[in-house]
Amino acid sequence: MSKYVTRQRRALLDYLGTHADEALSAQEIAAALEGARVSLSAVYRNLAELEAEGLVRRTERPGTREACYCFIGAEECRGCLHLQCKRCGRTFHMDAAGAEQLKSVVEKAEGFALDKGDTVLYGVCEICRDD
Amino acid sequence: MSKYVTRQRRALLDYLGTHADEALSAQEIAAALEGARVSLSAVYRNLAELEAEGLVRRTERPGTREACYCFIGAEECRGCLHLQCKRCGRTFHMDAAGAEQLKSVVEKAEGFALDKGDTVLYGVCEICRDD
DNA sequence: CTAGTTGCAAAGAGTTTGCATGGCG
DNA sequence: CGCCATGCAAACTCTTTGCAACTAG
Repeated sequence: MSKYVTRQRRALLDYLGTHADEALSAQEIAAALEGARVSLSAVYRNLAELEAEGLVRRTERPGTREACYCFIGAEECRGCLHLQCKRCGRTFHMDAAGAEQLKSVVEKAEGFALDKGDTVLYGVCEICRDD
Repeated sequence: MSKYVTRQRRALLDYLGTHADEALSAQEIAAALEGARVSLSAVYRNLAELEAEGLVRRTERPGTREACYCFIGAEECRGCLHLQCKRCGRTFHMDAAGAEQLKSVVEKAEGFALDKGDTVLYGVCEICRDD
């Protein structure tokens, strides 16, 4: 979809690549990129495009009404279930085996075709539990 | 929390009670209640209160950026996992047994403490699959 | 040179809030 | 009668869009 590789897009992708596990709002990303002079609009437009391409997932920060974006560009990440920690905001990936197991549990119990690409499980991650 | 029982609150609760399985936006609710002359603000304020009391769950309509509200006041509904159909918007409940099974799958696989109250599984329901 | 991208500022959409009025108890 | 809740409209926040300027290829 994207035809040109602009400075802004490169900066965004670089940033997302090094923060793959975090659920960030568009404004936070723009703020982090301010050194690279990337406008908020560019951030929004590129995020929308990346989302359409399936490289980024948009979720809602629980308790907030702002969208947050999470880079899922890595191959092993696509189509696999995501877990988001309510404390640290970090996103984890459930391995394919576990995800399939979970999908079939839902399928058998309710006849419901779980969409792994759209759902995010909320809870508290292993790290944050030890507080 | 609520001290008075107003005409508006009663109308809202009546409506929610008869649409317990649907994920509705505040504006849709207000529209449905227009016969009862309930203002949008009243709808928002009451929904916020109900959410705080745990009687209503707010989720995001996938692909949209508007919040939708789902009545979960029924006893058997609280704390149990919810499934939302991406086609018809209807919400289903996963029975306690299935939910526990699912929770333990996630727990064992990732050490992640799933919060059943916060997560909603997206997919396609049994009814909509037969198209 | 051509067409995709950007920045800015204005427009939108959804939601929240201030304040005077109205209504429950 | 006192206080909470409502209605209305203005305020806000986050996000999207129009358009001229810019730039990658």
